[in-house]
Amino acid sequence: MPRAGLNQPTVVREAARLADEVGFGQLTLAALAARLGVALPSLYKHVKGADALAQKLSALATAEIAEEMSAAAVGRAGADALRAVANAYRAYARRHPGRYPAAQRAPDPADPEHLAAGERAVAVVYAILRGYGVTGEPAVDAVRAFRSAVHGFVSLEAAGGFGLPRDVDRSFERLVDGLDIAFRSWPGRDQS
Amino acid sequence: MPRAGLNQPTVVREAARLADEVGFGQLTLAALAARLGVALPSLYKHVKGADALAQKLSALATAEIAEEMSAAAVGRAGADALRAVANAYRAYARRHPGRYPAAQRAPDPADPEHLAAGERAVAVVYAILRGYGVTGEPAVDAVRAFRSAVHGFVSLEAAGGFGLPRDVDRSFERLVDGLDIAFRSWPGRDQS
DNA sequence: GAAGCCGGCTAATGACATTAGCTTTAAAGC
DNA sequence: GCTTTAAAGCTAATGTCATTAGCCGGCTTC
Repeated sequence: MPRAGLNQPTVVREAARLADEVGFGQLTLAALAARLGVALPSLYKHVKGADALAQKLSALATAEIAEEMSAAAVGRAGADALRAVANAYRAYARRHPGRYPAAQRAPDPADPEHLAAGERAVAVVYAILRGYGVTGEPAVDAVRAFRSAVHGFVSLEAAGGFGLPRDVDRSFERLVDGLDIAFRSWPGRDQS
Repeated sequence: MPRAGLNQPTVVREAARLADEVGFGQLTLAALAARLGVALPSLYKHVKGADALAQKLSALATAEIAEEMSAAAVGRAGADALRAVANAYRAYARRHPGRYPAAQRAPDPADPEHLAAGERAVAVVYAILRGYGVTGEPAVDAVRAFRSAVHGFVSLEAAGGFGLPRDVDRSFERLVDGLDIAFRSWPGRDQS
């Protein structure tokens, strides 16, 4: 009987695909094992358990989001960069409806890869804010505002929280416009 | 053997208390039954199942949030009302860490109570926006922006997503200040 | 070619949700 | 006050899932 030849990255990547297909809430070790063609307990040779898998998935998704945010920001600044990065973030969440909620789990402090990925994502926002003259301590608040607004929108959208027929894309544009306005007069920014 | 004397409202209320104590994710029919002093299957006399219970919990939490937002808004207008309602929303989420995530589940269209509660909450925000001269279609975008920003903040905060020591209360104030600025120059508002 | 690591397996256990069907309480009706 | 009956509780059975223990055989390494 030949072996399946699994390893941790393969298992985590397949879990990500499965989560995108069936939803993060329906991601189950049983379904994952079936998908990979092995018996359920075999997965324990690669991941410590369901909880640890979710944590790895969070790390993967965080790294991917950071990567796409970075790519969107390159060669842009100011409102242009803000829009591009916000759009990239939302696009990722829509394209990966299973990975995205996984990424909401806070990093395990013992996983330096995960922590670094989170910091890469945040660094993209810091860089944009520098273009608005927002640096130092006030930038911490501004980064939190960006994350709150964009994550909030994306998660409400995914949950079907927007009932009305009004175009959701336009609402997102307005939200990002609002961030732009707020950052332009953010308290404590450098005067120019 | 005397009866427990349960009914649906009692069961749902106790579920809400339990969820606040152990977290929404750990809310289980087994734990709820133990708490109520009955056998697990007995709960099915009052709720259709775990999923239906979560839905009822969503309706309860939505109604409570709407109530607290309304109360916070009374006698206030403009930025004052905006701050008060945003603070009330966040305070509810912090006080009820189990109920709050339950409320993210979209209403069952067949539950008029739930739908009405959601509309009451949204109506509070519409009323505030009227004070900014934001009405009609643009107000739909503005309400979504409010919900996104506040819900996003609250859920990131609950997930432990804000790593840095920087004061979280201040960040929330800045976020709400940002909403105030954005609403003051919201595209499509009535000119005054 | 032998040794041994390690990736796969089966079996067993335990939590939970759900359904079926029984029993008995407690209230309604006579 | 007795009978009736709807429903609130129960036990038992089933199925899914996660987890742990322990076995076995294939691939790599010497």
